[in-house]
Amino acid sequence: MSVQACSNSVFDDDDDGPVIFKRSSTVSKKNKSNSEVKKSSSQKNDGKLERQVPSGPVSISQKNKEPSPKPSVVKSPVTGTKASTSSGSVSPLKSPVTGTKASTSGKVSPLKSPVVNSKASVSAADQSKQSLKQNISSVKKEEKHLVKSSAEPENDSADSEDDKPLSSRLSSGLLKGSSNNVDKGATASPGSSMIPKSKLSLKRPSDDSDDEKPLSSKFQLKPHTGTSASKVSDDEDEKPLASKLRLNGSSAKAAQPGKSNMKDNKRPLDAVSSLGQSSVKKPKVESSIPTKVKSVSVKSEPKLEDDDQIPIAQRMKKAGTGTKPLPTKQKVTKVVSTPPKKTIMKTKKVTKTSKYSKSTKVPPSSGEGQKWTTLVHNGVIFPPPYKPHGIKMLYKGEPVDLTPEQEEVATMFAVMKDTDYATKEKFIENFMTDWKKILGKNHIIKEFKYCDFTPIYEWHQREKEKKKQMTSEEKKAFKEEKLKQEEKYMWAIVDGVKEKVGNFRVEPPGLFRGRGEHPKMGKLKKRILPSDITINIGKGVPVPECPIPGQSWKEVKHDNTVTWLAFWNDPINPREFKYVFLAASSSLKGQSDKEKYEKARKLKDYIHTIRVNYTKDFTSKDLTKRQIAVATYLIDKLALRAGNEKDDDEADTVGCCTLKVENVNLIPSNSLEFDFLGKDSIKYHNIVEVEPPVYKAIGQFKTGKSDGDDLFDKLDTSKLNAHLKELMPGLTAKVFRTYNASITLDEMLHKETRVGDVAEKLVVYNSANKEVAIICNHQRSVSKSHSAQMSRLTEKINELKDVLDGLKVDLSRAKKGKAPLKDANGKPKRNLAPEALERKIAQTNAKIEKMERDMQTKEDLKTVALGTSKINYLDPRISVAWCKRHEVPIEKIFNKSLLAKFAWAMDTQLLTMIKGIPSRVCLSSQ
DNA sequence: AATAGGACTTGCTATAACACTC
DNA sequence: GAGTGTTATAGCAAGTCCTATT
Repeated sequence: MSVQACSNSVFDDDDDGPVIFKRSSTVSKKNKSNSEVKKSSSQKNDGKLERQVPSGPVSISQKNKEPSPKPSVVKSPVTGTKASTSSGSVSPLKSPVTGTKASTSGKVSPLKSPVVNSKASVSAADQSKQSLKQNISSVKKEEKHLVKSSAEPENDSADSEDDKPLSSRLSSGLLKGSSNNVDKGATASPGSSMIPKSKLSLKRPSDDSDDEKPLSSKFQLKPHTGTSASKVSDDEDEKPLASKLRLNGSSAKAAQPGKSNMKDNKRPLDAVSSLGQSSVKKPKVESSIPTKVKSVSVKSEPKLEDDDQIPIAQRMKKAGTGTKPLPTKQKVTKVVSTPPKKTIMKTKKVTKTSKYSKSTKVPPSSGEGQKWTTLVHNGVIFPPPYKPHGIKMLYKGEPVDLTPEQEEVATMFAVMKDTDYATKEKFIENFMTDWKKILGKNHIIKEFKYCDFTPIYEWHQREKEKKKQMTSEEKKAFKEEKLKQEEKYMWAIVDGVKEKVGNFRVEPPGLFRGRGEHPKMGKLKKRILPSDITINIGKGVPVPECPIPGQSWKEVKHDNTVTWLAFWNDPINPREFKYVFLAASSSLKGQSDKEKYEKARKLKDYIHTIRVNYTKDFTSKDLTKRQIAVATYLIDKLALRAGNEKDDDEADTVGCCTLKVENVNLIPSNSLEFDFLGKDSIKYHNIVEVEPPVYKAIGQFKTGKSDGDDLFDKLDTSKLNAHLKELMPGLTAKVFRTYNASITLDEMLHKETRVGDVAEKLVVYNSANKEVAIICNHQRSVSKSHSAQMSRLTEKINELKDVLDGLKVDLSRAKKGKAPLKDANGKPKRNLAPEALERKIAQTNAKIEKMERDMQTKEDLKTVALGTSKINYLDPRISVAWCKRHEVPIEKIFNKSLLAKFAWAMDTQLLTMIKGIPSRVCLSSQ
């Protein structure tokens, strides 16, 4: 990557405008209509109403808010112009591309990047630093520039590019300019502007974290580098989606100012409302479902900026150096053995070969899809066998004798007594069905209603208590013993480098905890045995010994085109697998993470054209084209997920392509209200102002259909992604989420960071993080102790206010030369000078203000999960560069595991340090 | 073209590990 | 130093997106 110095964002300027470009229109026509009605809609049904309420105006801000009252459209949308009010935050976006757009300016971004690679990647950041020095020398960098015109995105061919290591790429932005660009510049929409900022409170930074680095072992990573070649990019601009921001949160949030919040909790309540949701499935929490509403106007236009940086990543592996991986291995491919097959047979597929061709996944550099050359590990560790406790549960009030197998399942249920699952009808039904199979036909236990698991539950509570009461020495010894047993399974050696294994523990048996209204919740997840497990390991190295005497693995493969070390079929859904992968800190995962962010950066070069094209297709006569255009717009603006089809034996949730008619309501004059259950049955409720043509198109898509019919009946994720790939090599729906999340962070950090202390800067970072979380609808349930914590804070604040009042009285008396009054206990207080009292008053005031701020932050974030976006969507190079530039310790942003996971991105910092290169990262690479 | 299979990534929650308060 | 609040991790469910088959 390149680093750029940009201090400013280069991009900022950009605009987005519509451009004209071409977009391929290929749309497919075809399609059948789907009929699908399949699942009926359930979801929504009712839902809407209810929840709406809450949403209110506020909306935005609160995002979650629950109840917003206002539903009315009004609120939300900000009007065209900017946005809204938001109080807080957000900003609206502008329109984007509208038809016209403007154009203008093109932007260029320049960039380039030098690359550097070093081998060293260290694992931990720290390490990195230290080692840096050493490595430095070794580092190599390269730069290249490429250029490519954006205009045409190349197709696949291009892909290669992506793969390439950043380094290779350069920005070319400048150059490019041309071509298409014409447009490029434009855009910016007039009003647009970006995002809003948020004001909101953030959480405080807490901070902490430690760091330390992990193991390190990793140093070397893989080499892959890509080849160079790349194309290039152009410039462009694109704005970010900031817009989105608004959506979700932004405006909304802003709007709401605070307080209101308190009321509800997001999830919960709403949920209720949601009830409506359809029939079947319900939201996850039942009662609690959050709602989030946000209103925002969306418009398009984002902007971006940034700079780049360099990543590194490239690590070398031993062998190879630079760029390509070792050739030798290539052949390895053959080594590969087949992949798992399922029921089917296992023919092996030699096919993999094909992969190389296109799959984006395959790093170019690596030979066809090859992920490793040598792989050594010790397999997996199994949970200990069940130890019967002998506690008898009651049936019709009488103790019942159970065999260990029967008791084991009864205990699984008993232990869940405190969870919501224990009272769910479906859960109980599925549990009883599976348990009865183990009890046998003639068992005395027939009906759940006569079962009393209390004795077992109480035994379990006692066991937990006992564990808690262990002395710290006992706990420590216990831990050490466990570590000793697991140590050998914790590591794998990949291409000679010791890497941490992620989930080396086989999942223990239990009752399935499906989210939302999962039809299979409560079913027994049977114990996994060695004979269920397929091991993948390098050829010629010792096969892990089966840990259970007398048993053996189901199969042992040597497939170096995949990254899993082992897998077994999911006992709940036998057609699916559970894999054992390396940990997030491994170079294999890091490489793929980097590729993901590089793809998002690349989208920056295409986004303008893509927006112009879909804007143009909002009014296409071809229905399929129109649906693709609107769906792409929603994915871009609202950060919706693609929405694959789901089976009937899964919770009834939807994504963009699977939205039902009932999930989107028209609110004149051009706002849309979205209300559905998304991934993990998390409620998505948002009122957004959209481009008039989109409003009109949605109305057309709804016409003549029932609530449960598919809104986008001519579309599914395959068609949508196939279309996106025509616009940019490797582009899929989820790339928009990564792109918009990262660009939003980058923009907000760039615009809002001010001179100040670290704490103030962290507030800005967390604010940006929150904005992204809202955009992506990352929610969390309100902690059980939330209201108690708030009350406690309120109490403390009131106490301070009393103290303040006393100080004021004392001050007044002191000024008159009188002694202070006695304290609450009747004891005399120290006689302080007026100046001293004034100082104390100021301190107390500051303390109160801080507490009130913290309280507001806590309230605002009670249903917002910041971690998910930080882990999966925010390009760590942006954070690293920002920390570097603003002198914020990276440990304040990334905890130990994130430092390890993003070791590949730390080089940026290094590089910067070494060369004095600046820092902002540019999303777009070139 | 639709479906199945397969390999990963994403995402929420429970729990462990700390940090803090009284 | 226990109880409690907070943050980091583990755990595992639920998506995405490709490729292979039917």
